Amino acid sequence: MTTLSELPDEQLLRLDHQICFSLHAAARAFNGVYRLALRDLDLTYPQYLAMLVLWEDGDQPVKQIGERLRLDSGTLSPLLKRLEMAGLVRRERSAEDERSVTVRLTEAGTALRGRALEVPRRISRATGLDVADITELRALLERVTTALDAAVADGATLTGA
Amino acid sequence: MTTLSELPDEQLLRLDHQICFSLHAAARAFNGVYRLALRDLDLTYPQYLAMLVLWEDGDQPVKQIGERLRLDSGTLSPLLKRLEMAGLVRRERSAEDERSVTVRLTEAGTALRGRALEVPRRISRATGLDVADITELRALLERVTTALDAAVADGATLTGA
DNA sequence: CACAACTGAATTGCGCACAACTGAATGGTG
DNA sequence: CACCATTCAGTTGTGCGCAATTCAGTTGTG
Repeated sequence: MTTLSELPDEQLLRLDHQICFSLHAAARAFNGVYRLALRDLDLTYPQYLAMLVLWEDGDQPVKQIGERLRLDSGTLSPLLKRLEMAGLVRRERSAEDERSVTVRLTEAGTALRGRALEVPRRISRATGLDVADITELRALLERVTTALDAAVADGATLTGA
Repeated sequence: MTTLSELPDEQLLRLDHQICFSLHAAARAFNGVYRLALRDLDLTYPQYLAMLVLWEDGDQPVKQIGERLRLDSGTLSPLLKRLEMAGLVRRERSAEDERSVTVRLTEAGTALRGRALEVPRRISRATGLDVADITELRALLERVTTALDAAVADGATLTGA
């Protein structure tokens, strides 16, 4: 297989720019699209992701939401607090383990799911992709993510050590 | 072609989750990898992107960097100020048009390019992708981004109006 | 049982992203 | 020429993402 490492120096910074940048740009474009599509629901994109997890798997501790979304408490704690302010969830210290906080959907939070069903329809229209494209894109992205996570965990590949 | 809109309600929120989420996750994974790879250079990932533009196209106004990176002054102004603090660039009001600020590489900024050449090598090793994969991924991402931008510009597709 | 190691959530601090706004400079139109 | 709209940077405010720290609660070990 041909790897980037075999290309000459001068092309590297250009090519590199285009790969990482296109992903960066795509992520922000998605964010912009969701911002619009979620305006009706008064949710931000990450808040929507948290609600998806709750709708799918039901009430659960902060820890578990974090594992699912790959987010730590530094991000989730304030985010969930905002969802609580909005009346969509409640947060309660677990009785069995006092360290854990269980996040529960309120009636309003559960009810919001009905309106949220419109969102993926709008998004899918906006992407202009068919199912085959999406499957392919997702497969590539997941492969990249896995490889990148492994590289970060390893460390040596990246730090130049 | 088969579009997502034809799928039943119940699958929508799941599938949707996976697409948008996998992109979100990949973008953050990339960010984490760059964070490590750029530690040596004392640059954040967006700062690195700005430097890439300057290395590639030379001194230029803030406006032009913004167009290239799709970032507005609200993001760029403080970012460039930090690069200036770090001694990598200077910012000067243009003589012809006093509204415009030209960003110029300092000697240190120009010199940094040499060390930056290592970065894409490390990243490409970390992604585990070959040139064909990358080309494909990039093509898909650019198609999505274009479609998404068009949808945001249009607006009607997304707001449900 | 006591004490150290660990775990889960929260907080702090920094940087990015974006909307909304300010303010100065420029350009066009009547 | 005067006025108004536009343009470019910058600022403010909000929310996310992550590192680092804190703190209470839990678990494992001697």
